[in-house]
Amino acid sequence: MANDNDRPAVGVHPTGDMLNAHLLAMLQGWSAYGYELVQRLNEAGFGEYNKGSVYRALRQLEQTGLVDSIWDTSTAGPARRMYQLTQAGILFLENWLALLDMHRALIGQFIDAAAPLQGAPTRAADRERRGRGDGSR
Amino acid sequence: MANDNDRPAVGVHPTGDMLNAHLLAMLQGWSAYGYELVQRLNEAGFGEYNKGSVYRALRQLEQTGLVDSIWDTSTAGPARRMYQLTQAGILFLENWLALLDMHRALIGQFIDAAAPLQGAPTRAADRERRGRGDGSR
DNA sequence: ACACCTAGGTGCAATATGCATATAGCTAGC
DNA sequence: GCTAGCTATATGCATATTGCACCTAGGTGT
Repeated sequence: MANDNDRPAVGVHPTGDMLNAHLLAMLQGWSAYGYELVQRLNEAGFGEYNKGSVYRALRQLEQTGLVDSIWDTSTAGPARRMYQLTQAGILFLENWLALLDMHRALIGQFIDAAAPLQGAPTRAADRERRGRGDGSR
Repeated sequence: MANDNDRPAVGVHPTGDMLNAHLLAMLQGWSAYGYELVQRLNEAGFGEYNKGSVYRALRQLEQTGLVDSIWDTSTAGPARRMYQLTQAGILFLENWLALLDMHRALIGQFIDAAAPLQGAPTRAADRERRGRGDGSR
């Protein structure tokens, strides 16, 4: 059953709200640019981040107003688009964090309780548990 | 700036791994069917779940082997496809939970620390902070 | 017959995503 | 000067996901 290879890949390529949250998280307290963010996130071990998706996500976050950017030409090499959080971005992160905690609570409520479900639930037990046992019809 | 109306909607329509995790979470300890899950999730206040997406997600979770299903014709009304977690599904949830905790740690590391970033970071401070202050070229 | 509720499912346009590729600044070697 | 290679951003395109509207079908009440 499900070894490490065919086990469904969870969060291999962070996308959507997850990706946004990670990008914003990396911008907390300082600014950074796309290329740097891709590298730091890939090194962080949360998954393999796609360059194209990251660049597009950053532009979209800027359009949404969660970050803003300026060109940085002070260093050698190609110009860097430096992003920093806006107030809206900070609020977004706070919202996201609250949601994440709710999610964790929902998901962890049984697993944390010493997982009494190892044998998989019986369907008969379900009906009793929720008091719908009107199998008589 | 950014009132409750134009604030970017975070997690309004849970999708992807998030949706999968929520569905699996609702199946912990008992079985349930799609229609019921949509209702319970929508009442839970985590967002507005899309019927079509939920049904498709459930079928896909079954294909992946995280849940399995049987038809339940014991109750009145249309038959219900009852889902229950598989062992792989339980493992998935445990993995997801671990990832979620890492995410939370990443995202919350600065916000939790009394948010000293209310004024938004200065870009000059960044360079000093990361010791790249070679503005002289 | 008809309206209405439950329950699952599908078609399709719009959006999001992964991968490959393009553009461009700069450095090192010859 | 020319080429190769690294940094840095961006886009084209085929595929995958998603939201919404709609469909099928069983059952109940009038």
